[in-house]
Amino acid sequence: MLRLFDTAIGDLVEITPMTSGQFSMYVCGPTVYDVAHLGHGRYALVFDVLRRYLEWRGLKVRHVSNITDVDDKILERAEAENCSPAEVALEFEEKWFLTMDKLGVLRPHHIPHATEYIRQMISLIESLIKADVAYVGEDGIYFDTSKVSDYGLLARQSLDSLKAGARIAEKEFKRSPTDFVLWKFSEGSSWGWESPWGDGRPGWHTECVVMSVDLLGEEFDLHGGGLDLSFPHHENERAQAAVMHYKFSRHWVHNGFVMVGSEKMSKSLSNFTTLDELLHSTDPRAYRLLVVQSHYRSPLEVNPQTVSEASRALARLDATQQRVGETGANLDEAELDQTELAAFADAMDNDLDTPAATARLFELRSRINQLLDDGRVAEAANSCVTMAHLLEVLGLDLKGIWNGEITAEVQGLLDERAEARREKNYALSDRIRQEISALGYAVEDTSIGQKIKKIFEMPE
RNA sequence: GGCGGCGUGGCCGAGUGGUUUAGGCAAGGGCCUGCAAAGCCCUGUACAGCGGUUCGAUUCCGCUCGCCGCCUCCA
Repeated sequence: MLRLFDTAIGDLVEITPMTSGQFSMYVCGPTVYDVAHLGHGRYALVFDVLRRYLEWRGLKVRHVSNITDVDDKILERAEAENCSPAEVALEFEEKWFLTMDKLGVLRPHHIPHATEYIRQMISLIESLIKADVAYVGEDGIYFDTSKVSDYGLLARQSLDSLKAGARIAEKEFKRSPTDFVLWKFSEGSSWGWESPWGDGRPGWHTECVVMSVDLLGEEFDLHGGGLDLSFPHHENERAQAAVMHYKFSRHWVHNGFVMVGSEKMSKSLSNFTTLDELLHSTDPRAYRLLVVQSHYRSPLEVNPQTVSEASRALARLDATQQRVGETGANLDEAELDQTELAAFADAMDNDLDTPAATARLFELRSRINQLLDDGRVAEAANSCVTMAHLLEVLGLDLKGIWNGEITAEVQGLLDERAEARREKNYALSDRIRQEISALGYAVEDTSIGQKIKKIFEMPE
């Protein structure tokens, strides 16, 4: 059975679905005020892999991930660009999904938008006021964190400890530095919704409570996101849910950061690379491979070198599949290797140990080549189909077997080169090889003559 | 200041109380080759430092040093 590290427990726990055969997960999505960077890509890939794995294990997964389209940053950007917040949100939501598609991230089954839930949020805040855990401050309605006995659970700190650690200049009206805003008064901004407390907009921490409960119920299996969401965002969600007596999420899972020279990649540090910048020159699968080659909770170093290493490793996986394809083996009739499947599942069950799982797949790749060297084609075909099958569980689709189709121009060059080689005119042969390479193909000389390969092209 | 995490071979990055290697990339040697490429084989005496527990620790405990994260918006 799957074990995952639960932030609320601080240890590995067995994940037993609430309803047998099903799995409900809520993953905090992006605030759409700018394009996504590598860090966003990592969380999206991590939870995409989790979902794919659970589905592969036969669970019916319900995956919900929101779009935060109400936020001060959206408002700031709209003002700066002289357009409406809705336009900003729409623009970056569209860009978000285009990028996620490139990464091969499966669309969540439900994609709730905060703006669609204003009424429910107001209703929740009313309930919190009625329960005497919210109070009116100068600029909004605040949640009184002292009313939740175990506040600080996800930070693994007590309320007192968190208070002591507060280092931001506090608004005087707040009862505790940890209290957070549920509803912000408009204060002159035109952006807002009517509420019992006047025009305004909801605070960030309320939307996910309302949307997750609406779509998944008052109790669901897993709530996830980047490690920086564990506190205060997720803790604040949990606090509201606790007051409402929701059982809420059974498990909390957080992924580690993308690092740049041992610093967290973030907007504020201006050390980020956008996903589109990366994917412009890199196979999206290479980033996915890089992500799964490290453990989801570990910091992950991403730089041009680590990316190109992953690209190279990926190319070798593609090449091995191609090599099997060229034997003419019938891959449709090949059988999955049950031992490999079980070993893969074992690794994944161990807190989603994708590094171990991929290491095994690379070993399998090596074995396939050995089998081919030995002429054991049928066994190689079985292993190859197994490898491709398991890579798919990680969301990595191999390039597919190329049928060897080439243009007349390339064929002409190949013929010319064969002739040159017969005449041992290697200078000409090498020159033609370069020409062919410029056309997007690689020529290799083997014992049975020239072999042509297609060089992978960047997706547009 | 409070809390938490990390320090593994050239780089990235897993893992474990003990005969045998994570894996990837790079490097060196070999097979093959006109060269190259691909593939295969071989090689590198890794676990921050200092103590402790233990028959035995990189792997558990303590301390020291270094790095990082959260405590503010953040994936």
